[in-house]
Amino acid sequence: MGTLGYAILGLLHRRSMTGYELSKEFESGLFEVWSAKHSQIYPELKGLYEAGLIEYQVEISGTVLEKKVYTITPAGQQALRDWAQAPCGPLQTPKDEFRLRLFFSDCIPPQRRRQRLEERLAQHRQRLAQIEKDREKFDTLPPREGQAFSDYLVLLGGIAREEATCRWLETCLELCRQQEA
Amino acid sequence: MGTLGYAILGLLHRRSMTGYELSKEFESGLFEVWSAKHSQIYPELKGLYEAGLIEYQVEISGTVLEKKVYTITPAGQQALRDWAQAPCGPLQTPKDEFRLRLFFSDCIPPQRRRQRLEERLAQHRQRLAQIEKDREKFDTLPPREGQAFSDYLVLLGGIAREEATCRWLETCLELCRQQEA
DNA sequence: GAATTCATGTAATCAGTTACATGATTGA
DNA sequence: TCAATCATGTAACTGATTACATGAATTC
Repeated sequence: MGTLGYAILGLLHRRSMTGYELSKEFESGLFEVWSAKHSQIYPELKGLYEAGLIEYQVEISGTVLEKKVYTITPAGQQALRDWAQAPCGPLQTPKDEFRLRLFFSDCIPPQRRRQRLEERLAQHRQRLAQIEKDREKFDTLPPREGQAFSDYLVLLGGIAREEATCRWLETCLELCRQQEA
Repeated sequence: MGTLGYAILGLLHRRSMTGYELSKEFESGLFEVWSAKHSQIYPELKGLYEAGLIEYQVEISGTVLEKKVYTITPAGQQALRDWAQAPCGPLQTPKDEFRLRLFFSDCIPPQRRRQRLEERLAQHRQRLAQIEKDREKFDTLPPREGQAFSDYLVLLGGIAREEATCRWLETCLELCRQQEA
């Protein structure tokens, strides 16, 4: 089973949900770490159901609209635990289109390169502000037991990454400007 | 055209190469920012050739072994410049399986979580040491003109990312240990 | 009444990995 | 002569995105 399957199991371990709600989770709570469109989620749910890792009950919204509320089974919980405990394999640097463009930026005008660096910096500052707003929801350090603690660690990781990226882009801009004078 | 095509154009802009050499570049120089296997590179070269962005000469190694040395065409250089100058689009956080496992780590024993964090920290420290060794090759700040400068900026980005990741993992371990006492 | 959100799916396509397949060259 | 590296491709499959397709419920 692929990573997406475990991501879904993990979400359903927290609470039962419909496919639609899962797709919203990938845009909000899991935004930092994974993503998936509904067109990938629905077939995956079918597979997890056939593997006996989840089950569902049909509920009615309004008068006719059917929705399937998925729940993790004991077998699903075991599969999730096994996966979450296993080591992650060797490091692999994620592909980064911005860095690739920068890597080949010696063939473009210097002021254009500065422009792209500044744009990017603005984007990362905005993202950083968003994550820091999310952290404010934790007024106190959550207890190590429970999912809030895991959430908090991942949140700190996002802040660390965005801060480092902003500092790096600032350094790049400084170096670009320095040599111009 | 996809990003891989531009990565190849960028490499061929630096120097003419065979498909085999390109695949080695993705493992070494471009390791920080992009990757591709030879099974993806050869078909892509065919496409770039048919689009008139690259051409090749057949050379002979030894007595019979043919190799195709690819060269970027003027049209290819223009396509590369256009791409490198264009903005990168909205930020999208890369998928991160380690953070995903951590996100769901509330269902595993705490000492197992610490073990995984320590493993990961060791991996990132090793990577950091490797990148810093690469930086030592730059004894002096390269001039803004030329590709060495772009290389240097990307290298700094790798160091920034690895340092931030190491510090974050150290913080996670501290928080995990703190609450245990 | 109109727009947005809720809700579920499939089809076509693209990007990327793993496996299959072959053979020459070089250096120990 | 044996292993590692050089060298080039194709095939099958998996993961993921975009587009196609439909319709109910809610809110303005």
